[in-house]
Amino acid sequence: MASTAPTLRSLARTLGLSRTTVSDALRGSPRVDPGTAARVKQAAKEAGYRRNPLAGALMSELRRSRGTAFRGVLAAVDFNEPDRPGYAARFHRELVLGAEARATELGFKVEKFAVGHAGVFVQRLDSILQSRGIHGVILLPAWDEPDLSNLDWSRFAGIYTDYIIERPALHSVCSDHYRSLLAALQRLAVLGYHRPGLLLQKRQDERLQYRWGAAFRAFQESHPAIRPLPPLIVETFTREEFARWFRRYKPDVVLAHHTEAIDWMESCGADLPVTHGFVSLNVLMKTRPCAGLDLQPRALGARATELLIAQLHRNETGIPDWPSTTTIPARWVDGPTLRTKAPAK
Amino acid sequence: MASTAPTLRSLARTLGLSRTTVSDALRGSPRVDPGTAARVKQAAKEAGYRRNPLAGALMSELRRSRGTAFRGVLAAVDFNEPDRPGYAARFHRELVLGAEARATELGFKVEKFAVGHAGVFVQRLDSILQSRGIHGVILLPAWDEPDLSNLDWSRFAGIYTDYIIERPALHSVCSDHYRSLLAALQRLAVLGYHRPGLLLQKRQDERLQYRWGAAFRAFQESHPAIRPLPPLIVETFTREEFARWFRRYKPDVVLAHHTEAIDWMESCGADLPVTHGFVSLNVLMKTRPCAGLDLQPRALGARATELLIAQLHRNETGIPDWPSTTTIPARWVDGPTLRTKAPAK
DNA sequence: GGCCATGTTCGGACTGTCCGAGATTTTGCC
DNA sequence: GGCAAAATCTCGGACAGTCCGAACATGGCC
Repeated sequence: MASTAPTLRSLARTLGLSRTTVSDALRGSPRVDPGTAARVKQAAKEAGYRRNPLAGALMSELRRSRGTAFRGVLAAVDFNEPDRPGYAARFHRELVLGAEARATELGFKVEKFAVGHAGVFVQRLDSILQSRGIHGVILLPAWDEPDLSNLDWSRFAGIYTDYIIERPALHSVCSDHYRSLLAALQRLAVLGYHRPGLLLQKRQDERLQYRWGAAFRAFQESHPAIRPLPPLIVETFTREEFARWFRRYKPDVVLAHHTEAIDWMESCGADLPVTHGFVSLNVLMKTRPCAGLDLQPRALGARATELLIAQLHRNETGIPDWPSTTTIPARWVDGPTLRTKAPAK
Repeated sequence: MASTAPTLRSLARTLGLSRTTVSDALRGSPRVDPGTAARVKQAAKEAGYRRNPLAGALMSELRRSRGTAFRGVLAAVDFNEPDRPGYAARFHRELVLGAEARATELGFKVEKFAVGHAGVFVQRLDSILQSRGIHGVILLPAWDEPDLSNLDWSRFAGIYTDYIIERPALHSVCSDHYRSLLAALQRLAVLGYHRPGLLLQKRQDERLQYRWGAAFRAFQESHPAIRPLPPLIVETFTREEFARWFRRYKPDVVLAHHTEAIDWMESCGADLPVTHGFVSLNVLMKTRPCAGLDLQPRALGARATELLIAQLHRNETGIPDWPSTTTIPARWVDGPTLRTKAPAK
């Protein structure tokens, strides 16, 4: 049957000290006489005392805020990119909306900080965050990889909402591109498409360590009924290069980021969805109705926020020993660019 | 300047009710008269009241335990697999050790539950967990994919320490095979190996949605200096089939799970590390010293545990809306099966 | 009017922290 | 040796919510 576990207060009674001295001693506060601290630690060990981290986190938060209108604040750091495309700006907005909603649910709030890439801005950010008492930092995606090594990470918990960044290596949250493409290709196979073609900008694949291309190949190799057409991966698209590729390999469905590809397919005589299909790899980029993948930026922002808050609750600042990547699969979005069922055989 | 945020108690004073009635009303308890509940909710809205989830989590834990020797208990569910290989048993043990250490740090403890695959065992597990007051469930890896859909997930938060399982879809934590293989291949390239060969059991690649093979291909395609040798992916290895592949394609380094491959390489005249290299894809499987990847089961177990506890603290049971996968990269382990620096050109 | 069941509201108790303040000790000066 | 100041050491107020047993109120029945 259950017996009472030793608590701070019961230890204090045993030692003839106040619960504050015991707490301070166990936390290594320099206020406590070293001899007293040693006695306390020994007694705690002998009693089998185990600290409750949840109680510690709450009491710390309560005491720090001291009755003011406290809400933990998270900084959403957005790197200044004047020429950021519209879809990327929308993606960022969705990320922040997701972060804000989740932060509110968990008793926090989010404030945006726009910063440049130059090191001078990073140091300024450091002092701003410290003066505001902000310890949680959400880093929004950046096309160029920013260098944040000069931020004093011992004071902050940070998380990327982008694929892995290394300077410094923090936890990250992003879409599961690999798995989402596999699922999309599976869905297309069920719809009777046997010649899928992939269209990528080189840089987009590189940023994800080639996951788009790798998933595409893996699917082809594991499904003998699928014709292994080579993907078109180029620095910059041209209508001509696309047309050459399209005519030569005759894909029956094209997967690409830009819906501009639909125009190019139609220029080659395709009649969507009668003769060919199209799938966008990021429906935030579409400029016309189509089927595709919703990379779910709101869900990503929400998840990043809850992981960050969990870190703060565990009082974990600094660069993690083993940074992890959390991925969420994209959500399929139906559209008028695909047939609705497989043709009769 | 800061002003005091409304709290449960201040709302109660305003309404002339007890703080319990206000708390019950806001939580939707049926104990509260509907008219009173409506008044409370309206007043809370007008005052801008915001609940503190951390306080709620702690107080709930304190009240539920009611002074007993409470420690949150997590169940580590291990599926009964009598013919599980030794390395897999070691992997499971490491996972549990990591889970136990992290659970202790966070004020929880872990208990193992061995269960069969049959549905009847799942229902029994359900009642055991409920009677024990256990809400957090860590699911250890299983070679066959178990079906846990019949567990009453509304009462539990669960997490897989394996690659994605779908019945039901929960959050999961596993090694980042794709990224780890890319990093390993990069390291081998730096050491001057230009003809890496990959040896896989088909089932091992399938389980990971072909991530081993995909990473291998992606690396070859993105590094023109690397000869694109086809991997050897078979149902079951034979020395003869390996020898044929090895003699035909002449890899200068072999990456495989089993160190048995070293014997086969030596049978073909290889002299490690003088003439060829070897890298294990899971050093827990090695039966002799070699270089390789440490998939870090302890770190995986620890991370799974902290994610699960964070869910419990947020009172999130049930099947998540968007199950995520958290991956941690493997740690490189040096060994005597590789040259220590690139040969002079 | 008393009793019982149901509905509604209340209150005890709480696993730790921060920091201002009080008590005690130590040090330096006359 | 006494006194004042500084340093050291320890203490205590206060705490953003929850659970569930208990108290109180109400209505129906005998």
